[in-house]
Amino acid sequence: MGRSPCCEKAHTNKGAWTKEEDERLIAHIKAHGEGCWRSLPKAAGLLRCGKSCRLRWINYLRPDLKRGNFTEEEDELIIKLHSLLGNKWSLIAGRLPGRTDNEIKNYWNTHIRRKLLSRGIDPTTHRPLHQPLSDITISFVKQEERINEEKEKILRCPDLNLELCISPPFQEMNNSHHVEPVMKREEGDQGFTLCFTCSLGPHKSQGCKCNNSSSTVVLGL
DNA sequence: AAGGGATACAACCGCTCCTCG
DNA sequence: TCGAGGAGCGGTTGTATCCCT
Repeated sequence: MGRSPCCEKAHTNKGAWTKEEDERLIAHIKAHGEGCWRSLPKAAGLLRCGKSCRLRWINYLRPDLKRGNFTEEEDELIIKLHSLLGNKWSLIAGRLPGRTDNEIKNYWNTHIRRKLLSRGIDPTTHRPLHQPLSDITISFVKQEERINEEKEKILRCPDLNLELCISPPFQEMNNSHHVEPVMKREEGDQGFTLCFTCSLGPHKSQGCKCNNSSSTVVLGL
């Protein structure tokens, strides 16, 4: 049972791509566009899985890729975006033209992680290392005050160009509320709108059935 | 010069999300 | 409304290269 494999594994190459394979892939995409990745390998005469072709094109062959070392500005931007978005590498990559999610993810794990650790900052939480748990307080009484602080903190990053508006969560929470934030660009929108009332998901999207616009975060990503 | 550990990054894997019939 | 299939994402692995002893 289960899903059929994305390709005939027995007849596909794996590992590093050869120059000839690259050339075939580039030529095919130039001629026909990206289209359906699943059928692309056969059409291009490649013994590769569609996923492999997609990855190779997106991360290495695309003509608009920047390549080369990350600048200090890019470093700082990645750190700021990661502190806001977490491991949402594709979203972070969207703010860095010419950089791919895979490239940023690798760069984070090899360089930035170490850089933050050397600064005494936890790369996961972006808090000082060895901060005792007792120092982290969870308060619902001062919630509004705390949200305003967060709002100010984020707005102090004008270089991120994130249009943000944060309001207190809706009071009457019930068990159906999710915890994990989900972001999605709405059609024709200037940014992302997160709904903190019903699902922490996209406001007025599939996951959001409320009309409480006061509990949203708009991220102009 | 050799070899062994560390590092960097390309590529793979498995899962979730999204779309469409 | 539901399920199948394709696309996309994030975590992990494999391997080439670098560096130190």
